[in-house]
Formats: sequence, structure tokens, C-alpha cells
Amino acid sequence: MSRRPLKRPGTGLDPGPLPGLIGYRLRLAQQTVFRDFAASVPGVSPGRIGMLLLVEANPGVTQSRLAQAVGRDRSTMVGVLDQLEAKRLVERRKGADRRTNGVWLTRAGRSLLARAKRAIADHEQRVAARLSAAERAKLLELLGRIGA
Amino acid sequence: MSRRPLKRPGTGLDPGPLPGLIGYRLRLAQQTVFRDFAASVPGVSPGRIGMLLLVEANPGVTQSRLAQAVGRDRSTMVGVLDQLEAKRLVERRKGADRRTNGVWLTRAGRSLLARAKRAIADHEQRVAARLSAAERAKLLELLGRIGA
DNA sequence: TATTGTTATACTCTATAACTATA
DNA sequence: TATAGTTATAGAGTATAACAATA
Repeated sequence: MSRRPLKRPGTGLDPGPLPGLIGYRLRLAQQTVFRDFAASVPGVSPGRIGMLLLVEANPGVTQSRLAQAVGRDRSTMVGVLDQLEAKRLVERRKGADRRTNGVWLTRAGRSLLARAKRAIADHEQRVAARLSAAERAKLLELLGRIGA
Repeated sequence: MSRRPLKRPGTGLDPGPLPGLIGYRLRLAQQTVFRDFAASVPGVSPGRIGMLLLVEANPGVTQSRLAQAVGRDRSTMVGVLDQLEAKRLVERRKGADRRTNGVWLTRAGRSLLARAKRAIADHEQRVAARLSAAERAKLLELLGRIGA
């Protein structure tokens, strides 16, 4: 928390101790990255694309397991899937345990995801433009240790 | 975007390509850090504490400059300051240019911030617990390059 | 009894557009 | 005309509590 007389360009304001905090830098970095992502993959938010990637990697996964995987309440998943289903990107199918719904990508979902993946590859390039390959790997590793 | 067969412990789900994306790791890390922050400084959210720190470093700053500094619309700042003022942590004072409000910490605001800073120091220790001092510095630097 | 999906409801954070008072 | 603050309104994204169907 040592005081640093840095100024953020454009504002002229003294940022105080904030730039010394990991959480503050994480928030700024995340805002920057998500803004670029949203511009790269229009129409579906970063979180929703993440959901589709999860369904792709786990075809037929139940709503509750999906909710658990992303750390949200299962009631939250209902609206998310309603939305993705309205866009015809996923579909629910009754499971063998008939309390559950399996979630599956539709053909349109797979197709959108294929296009999104190419856009994401470019996005990732831009995000890491000022990092060497080794620095990018180091960043992922350090973030993994924070987020564990 | 290379596929990695990692599993997130506890879910049993295949995370797919997500762990290879900087944005995804940023989001997970930020959630972890903000959760610890919120528990460390109860009653005032991380964003609001950030606002108080900014006001402390820039006494009498106008609402619009504050909004610009955090990248929000000036209309958003109205409710934020209403809330902080209701808690008697800041006060608005009419500026020399009488269109503007200067924002100032109250005595209670300064006192809360002093306590918060000690809690934040402990919080920062926990967040960086698995990082050496050099790694922590490297992380801040890399995040700064992403968020620039 | 316990779990899954659902509904109703509410809260936080944010933005846009239009208004007012000053400059 | 332009700017600072405000209001009304709306849209994401999230959670809690209670319910029906199923296990």
C-alpha cells in the first residue's frame, strides 16, 4: 500500500495507492480484455461464449453441473439457457434421470462457436501484443495461482 | 486456443479451451480477489473503497473528473456519491465554478479509510500468499501492460 | 427426504436521453 | 453554445425463497 505519485494519463488525477493493489490491476486488465472480446465476438457476451465452450466440451451436461462449474446459482442458469435457447444455440433434452435437463449445442451453436474461435484467436493475439510468449505463459500461471 | 484436458477440481467438468485464455483467467482471479476483499472490508464494496481512495488522493475533485478517472458515465457517479454521502463518508461542496461539486472525505470517511487500509494490507498479503515478492511485482507489471 | 429445474422477486451496477443551472 | 449535475428509465447479471416433479 505504499503511495505512488503516478497519474493515469488523460485524467490528471492522482490514483493514490490503487495501482499497488493486485485487485485493482486485475479489474482494469479485465475491463480492457472484455471490451476487446465483446467487439471481437458481437452479439454474444464473453460469459455466454464461455458457457457455449463449456457445453461443447461437455455435451449433455446438466444445468446444475454447469451452474456449479461457473460458480453461479442454478436458478441463474435458467435465464442464461433460456436466452441461448431462444437464439437457437443450445437445446435442452430430458435426461435419463428425468429431473434433469441435458444441455447440447445445436448445429447453429457449433457453427457460431467455430467462427467465434477464430475471432478469439485474433483477440488473444491483440491482448498479449505487448507480451512475449514466455511472459504470456508466466501471466497465465501467476493468474492461476491467484485464482486457485 | 489449444485444448487442455484440465479439470476444475470439484466440478468434474472439462473446462475446454477456457484456461488458455487470458480473459478467463483474469475473471477467475478477479472474482477470488474481490471475494476476499469484500470479506476483509465489510459494508463497503471494493469499487466504493476505490472511490474513497481516489477522493482521499484528490480532495475536492469534481464528480465528472471522478467519473472520467474510473471510466464511468457522470450520471452513474450521482448514485454512487448519494450512497457514500448517505453513509456520511463523503460530502459535496459547491465549487468556485458553481456548476460543479467538489467531493471531500468527512471525518468518518477518513476514519473508515484508515481502518480499511490496514484490512487491505492483510488482504493483499493473502492474495499474494503463493507469490514471491518478485512474482508479485512481475504480475503487477504484466497486468499494467494488459490494462494499458 | 433430497435434488433438479423453475418462478417470482429484488438488488447491484451500469448506460442513455432529456432536463436545469450555470458558464 | 457548452458543461456539470441530475432525473427517469432501462438492461445486464446476479441471488434468495418457495414450488412441482422426480428420485
